[in-house]
Amino acid sequence: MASTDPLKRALKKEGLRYTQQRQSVWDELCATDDHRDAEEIYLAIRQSELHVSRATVYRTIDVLVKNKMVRKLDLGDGRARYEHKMNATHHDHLICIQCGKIEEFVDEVIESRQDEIVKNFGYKLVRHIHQLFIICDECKTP
Amino acid sequence: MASTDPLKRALKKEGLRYTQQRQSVWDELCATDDHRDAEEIYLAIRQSELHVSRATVYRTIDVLVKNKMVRKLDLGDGRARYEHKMNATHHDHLICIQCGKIEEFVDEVIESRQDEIVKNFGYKLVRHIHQLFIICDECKTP
DNA sequence: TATATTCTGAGACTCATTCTCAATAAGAAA
DNA sequence: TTTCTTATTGAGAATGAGTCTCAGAATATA
Repeated sequence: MASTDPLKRALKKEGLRYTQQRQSVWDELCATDDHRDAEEIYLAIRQSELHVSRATVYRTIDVLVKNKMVRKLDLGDGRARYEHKMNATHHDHLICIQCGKIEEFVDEVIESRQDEIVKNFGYKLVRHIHQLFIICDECKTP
Repeated sequence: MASTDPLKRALKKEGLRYTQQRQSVWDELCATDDHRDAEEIYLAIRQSELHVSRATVYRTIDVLVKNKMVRKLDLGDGRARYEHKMNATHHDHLICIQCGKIEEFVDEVIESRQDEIVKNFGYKLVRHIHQLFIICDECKTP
């Protein structure tokens, strides 16, 4: 069971009610460090005895993303992936275009160059997407 | 009129026929340096006397993207944008989350750090997406 | 407990993109 | 050229992720 407090805190902050369904979506997201799509979360919850609808999964994820408890990833293949942000530091992703494997990377040099670039334009950086599409070890044909 | 040779060359390479429709899509893409979506390209061609269907616009863009004559951009809002790559050097994008304005940036430091990161993982970099979502001058409320 | 309000689920809906397939056009051969 | 083969096209149907609707269920407040 994932820590329920941040959930209850976020719901209270948004003026929303605490429900079993919302708890189950949050629990399921925290159950792994994977990058799963909404359908996978939905099916995983359905495996348990609890009934949840797709609509509720999407609605709950929205609340979690809005409250920065979950990050939404757009890998460019038409369906969003989600990762919980419990104990996680900022990172970006390497994605294997063959097998879909996702790894994480952090680079302080890149982070500060980004700030620099935006500052030179005179703008304000809100967020960024930085994805390196690669072919991983296992997918390299020898 | 855009240079027709790269088009004919690409079509020949793919074993495809040269048609008025394909020419018109390529011409329209080369007509501006904007980042337009398929519907905008489609409507722009329709403005002229030539008849093209949406399906043909999408199909032709696919060929052009495959042959690196056009770059497909995913700004995360559910519809792809396209930019021609005639005389263009590599660049990434700054996107205003308020007005949608798109600017381009290049940073050699970031480019080489990317290669470094991928090399350290022992992978092979195929392509990357690097987008800085910002609030531009005009959208900053004073 | 009664009442008001929010949540939920099922399925309808949206919208970009892809697919289907009969009619048309391009290009090779004659 | 004309014929013949094969690719291309357009109209609209299909797809699929995600959103919306609304009546019934659950929760909170009086």
